[in-house]
Amino acid sequence: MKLNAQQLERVANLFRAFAEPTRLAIVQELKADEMSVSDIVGCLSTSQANVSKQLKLLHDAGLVSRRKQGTQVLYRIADPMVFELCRIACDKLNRDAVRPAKLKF
Amino acid sequence: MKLNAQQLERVANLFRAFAEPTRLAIVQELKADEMSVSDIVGCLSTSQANVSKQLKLLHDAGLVSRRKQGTQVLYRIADPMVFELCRIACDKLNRDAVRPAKLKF
DNA sequence: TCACCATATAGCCAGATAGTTATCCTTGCA
DNA sequence: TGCAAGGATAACTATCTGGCTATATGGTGA
Repeated sequence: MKLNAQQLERVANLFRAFAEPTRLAIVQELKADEMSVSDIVGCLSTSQANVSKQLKLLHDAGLVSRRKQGTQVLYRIADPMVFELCRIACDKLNRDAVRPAKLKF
Repeated sequence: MKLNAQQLERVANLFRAFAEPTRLAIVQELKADEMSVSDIVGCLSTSQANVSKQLKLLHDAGLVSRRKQGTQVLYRIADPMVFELCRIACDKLNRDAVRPAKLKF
């Protein structure tokens, strides 16, 4: 069974969400815990505006969920497939590495 | 264990290879069999130059391998993780779909 | 009501890249 | 040797988007 153009586009959009280091960094921070936007900003070296923007993109892709708590918004990974994809990607990079230095998400 | 900036970049690059419909279409054609460039071109609606370009990108990412046979170059999927990633992505899209229409790569 | 904090959004710019056309390189064969 | 076919590459363009600054929105406490 082959996917048509529209379905391929949807798959591509999903992967595109993972195709940027900043978004991966956000995902990595969220791996352990739910976090507020400002907490995430504190962990990364980019602006609050950019973190919000990338979180929106991740949310639109269905990869993170949010809930409000007072003035804060707490984000978390919405789907375990996120971890699965990251693990598979790291496994491949570890396999391909000439000098192994075990990546683990 | 957290990935550093360079490692995140490498993971992002890997996902980026999957983040374009044309490349996914190529991967999809290669799912069953090894194929020549012109065979692939015949299945898709884009130019030979573009197929070569995208194949090079997939090859650089370690996702496809090539071997020459006469004047032809035959490409195949180099790593089963390709299928695994595609399956996980399709599974998610199927789960998220309001009206299920089972995607399967 | 006001000041303040957390988050989201708007508008802009620079860099990246998918796709095109044209051209080059390589191989096999007459 | 020459030519034709299969692939790769170059150069260019249009589009997309990550990141920035500035601003808007919304909740909280005094």
